[in-house]
Amino acid sequence: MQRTRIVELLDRGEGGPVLLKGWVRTRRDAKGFSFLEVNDGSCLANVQVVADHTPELLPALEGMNTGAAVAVTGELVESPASGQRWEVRASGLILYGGADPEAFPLQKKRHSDEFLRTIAHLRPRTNKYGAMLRVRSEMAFAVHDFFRQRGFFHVHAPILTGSDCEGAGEMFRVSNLEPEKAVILDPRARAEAEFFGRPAGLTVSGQLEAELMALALGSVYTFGPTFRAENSNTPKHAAEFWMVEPEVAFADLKDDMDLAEDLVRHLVRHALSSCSSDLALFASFVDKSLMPTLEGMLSAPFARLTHAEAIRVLQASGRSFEFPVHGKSDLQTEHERFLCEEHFKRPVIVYDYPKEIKAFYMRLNDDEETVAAMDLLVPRIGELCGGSQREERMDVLVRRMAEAGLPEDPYWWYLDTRRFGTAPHAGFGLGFERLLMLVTGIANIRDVIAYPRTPGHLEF
RNA sequence: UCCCCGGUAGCUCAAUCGGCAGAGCGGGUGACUGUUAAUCACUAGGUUCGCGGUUCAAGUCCGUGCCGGGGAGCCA
Repeated sequence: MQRTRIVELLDRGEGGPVLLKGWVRTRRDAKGFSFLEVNDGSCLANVQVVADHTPELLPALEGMNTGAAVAVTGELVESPASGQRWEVRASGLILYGGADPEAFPLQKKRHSDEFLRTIAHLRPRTNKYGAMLRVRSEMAFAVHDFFRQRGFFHVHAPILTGSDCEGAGEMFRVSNLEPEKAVILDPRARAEAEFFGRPAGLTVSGQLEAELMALALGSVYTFGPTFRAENSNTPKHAAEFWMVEPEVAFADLKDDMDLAEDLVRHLVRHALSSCSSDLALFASFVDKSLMPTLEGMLSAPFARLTHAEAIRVLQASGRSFEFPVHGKSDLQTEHERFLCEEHFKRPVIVYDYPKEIKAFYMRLNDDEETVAAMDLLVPRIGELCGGSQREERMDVLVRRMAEAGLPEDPYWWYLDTRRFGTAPHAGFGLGFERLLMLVTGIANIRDVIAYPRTPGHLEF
């Protein structure tokens, strides 16, 4: 008989013979028979299995403790008891792998996130982390679906890179040299001995490469892992995280903001429609305000205002901030939170930032003071997307690189795109884990990625 | 990296002024029951994060290191 996944079993709506395979969540023994709660990861729901203590079933049943991997053949029938619509009357049981109850760390009770992080290899077997991983998968699909519907091409930016995308943070160095050999070489000899003949690192952003491809294919996006060697110890930062980076030729900042808003709304809408039972778990156990937050994001357009207007709003608020606001200052976390959680009570896009606080590749506005940059801020998380219209004018780009103290040489290929057939273009980066935090209500980035990499943590 | 809080049984946490190491859950054993975070009884389980110090006496006080959480900075 072919195995049926639980999600399909419960969807089927009719009884009959079944074979299901999964992991035992709990076993409750009665006189003469036992109840097994079996979960196979296909959905949040378990199936209750009723197994009589017959000579055929009893030997396997005895090893079926919490955590055991099992196969159950039997009959799907309507459950006579309340608590579940369907249950399986077992006629055959196979124990694939037992789990010693004295050693198996997952209990049938709520565990703290901090504890579960120490057993990240087993936490997918809990309701919360199983749900998170299913939602994560579904959101990745929705990202591709959104762009495909709009004629974007998915491009793969390199992960190994020789370019240090300025302003995006510290890069992890990659080397094939034995560490003890590398230290004795002088820099030039060392560079020659390196695999690539030059220093290499893990990408901090696929943006520059995506720009090149947008200036050939029109509309593209990258979706892949990125790496930052920043010593950030916060619930919103990880050393390895996934980023969605669209890049669009012949687009300006307004188009960019529209695209970011559409993308975020599409992803939230998709989560609500395609992950409803997993989201219900988060709404009742993780964040009580999850549903109103997500539905609120769909009900009204995001607020948009310039950085200068944001400063005025903050100054007029009468609020005393720890960091006082002034014209050329970047927005601090407390300012971002005030704007979206208290003032507008919805997502906010701040644009036209002072050029001093933004990267060299952002397009200089006509006022010569601001650049066409934008940040999309959402309640609780803060910056979800950051992007800009790119500087497409060769002379201005060269001038801004000089002001930033950047050499032109390493960027010869980037500058070439401005030399040959340059065009206005814009793009942004969306932090995929931050999106998941938004959609699940999970408060720590370490809990929306299967194996989080943060300073001092590389287990699993 | 900076500031604040914490680290006690497998997990979540108590322990009064510095004075015998505790509970719930989980585990084991038994009873009972169409159960469903089952219930009831009994039971085992401890380097109180490490190192150093003060004291007759340290889980508790001091120093230091490590780890975790929250906040900040950096950002996505």
